[in-house]
Amino acid sequence: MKNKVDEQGRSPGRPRTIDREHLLDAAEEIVTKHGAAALTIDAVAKATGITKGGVQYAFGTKEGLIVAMFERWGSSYDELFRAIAGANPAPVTAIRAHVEATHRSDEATQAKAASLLAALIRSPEDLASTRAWYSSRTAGLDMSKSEDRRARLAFLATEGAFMLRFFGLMDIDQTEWLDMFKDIQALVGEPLSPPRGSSRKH
Amino acid sequence: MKNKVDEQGRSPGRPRTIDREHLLDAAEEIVTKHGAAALTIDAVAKATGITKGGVQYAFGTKEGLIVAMFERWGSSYDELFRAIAGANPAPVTAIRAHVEATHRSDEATQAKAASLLAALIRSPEDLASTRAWYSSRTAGLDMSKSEDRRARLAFLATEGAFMLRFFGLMDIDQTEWLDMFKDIQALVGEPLSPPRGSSRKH
DNA sequence: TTATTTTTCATACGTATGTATTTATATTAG
DNA sequence: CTAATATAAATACATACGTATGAAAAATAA
Repeated sequence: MKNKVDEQGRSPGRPRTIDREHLLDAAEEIVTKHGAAALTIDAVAKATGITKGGVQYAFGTKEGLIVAMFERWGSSYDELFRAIAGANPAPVTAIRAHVEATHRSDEATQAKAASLLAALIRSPEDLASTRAWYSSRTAGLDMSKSEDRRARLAFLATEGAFMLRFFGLMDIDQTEWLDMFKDIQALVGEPLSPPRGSSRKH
Repeated sequence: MKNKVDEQGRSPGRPRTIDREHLLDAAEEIVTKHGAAALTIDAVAKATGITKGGVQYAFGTKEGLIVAMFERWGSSYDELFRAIAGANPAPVTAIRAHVEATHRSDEATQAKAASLLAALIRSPEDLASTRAWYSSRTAGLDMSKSEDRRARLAFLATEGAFMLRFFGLMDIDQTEWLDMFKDIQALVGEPLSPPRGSSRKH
């Protein structure tokens, strides 16, 4: 992933020993387990056994930490989303892929919840990029088509289920989670068939 | 509402001048406009022109303030909910009423969002009462009935729309909001009539 | 009047947080 | 070896927060 020699061939200085991924794991766990208010530089440091200064060096500022949480979740989501939806999905297909991605990936949604919560604590002004992301999820839908309206409905239900569960507002076990998505997926047609054929149905 | 003579006939002491409702209004505005992190005793004091000590006296602690926010929203919601659903609504009717209550009341949902955000700051352990409230919203649904499954779907979509809009994650204007609820309501039939009725008042 | 009570204000204090700064460590270049 | 450099840790510091505390204000009661 990230190597000290990715810029130039030279690599003087003390070798990197702090694992950013590990810090981000800890940050996510703190938010999901103890609330967004518990996310402090010091808490991340203590959870990972390094010092406050080390965390500071790794991310610069707390904002940097939150941004990094977002970016990591974003890229893992994008990867999954593209694997499901392909390169340039039609609007409804994009929704279908979003539903499927949320449905499938527990870890990614956990990370999303932690990132969102951490960001929500801060001022709404910092949510511009998040708003843009959400807008892009539903872009291109044509509300004069009933299929597109069903897709929007599926999107709303997906986000509702996600937030209710991962913000800890409802106890939704895995069985119920899967059962909910049966109905949500029914709104957008069969579960997405991977980009190049190979339809998988239930 | 609250009078100084509601305990005993006697009423010594300086008369109450701090308006708790006004403080709660300010608290909600702070959360919705500047994020949950901005909700401090001092911010509420400054927004209302009284002193930090005054806010402290009115709510005891910050937790007390948040609880008061919740309670105020809860009672206003209950009032609206009961007005729509009646005394002992059947499970699906309760969902229908919840959808309708969320659909209608902008102010109440704004208050709900502020309360939820303020509570989400704190640790998940403090969310017990909120979880209980959400559970009661969907209590009694029978997932072997397709009508009940549609009701659950409507519930998820309602909460999704609510959070996306009032947490500031999506820009949803009033026109789009109403349009979304057309589809949500279609899932549970007409607001206060059997699934094929059509009378509706606003 | 004085005493009493309730509410509001003013101040102080302990703690926690984010960050700036400084110091220590470990590696490479020459 | 020494110098340079990147990384990590340690320390310091200003600020902000919640709350404890006590004084001041405004009413009633005697």
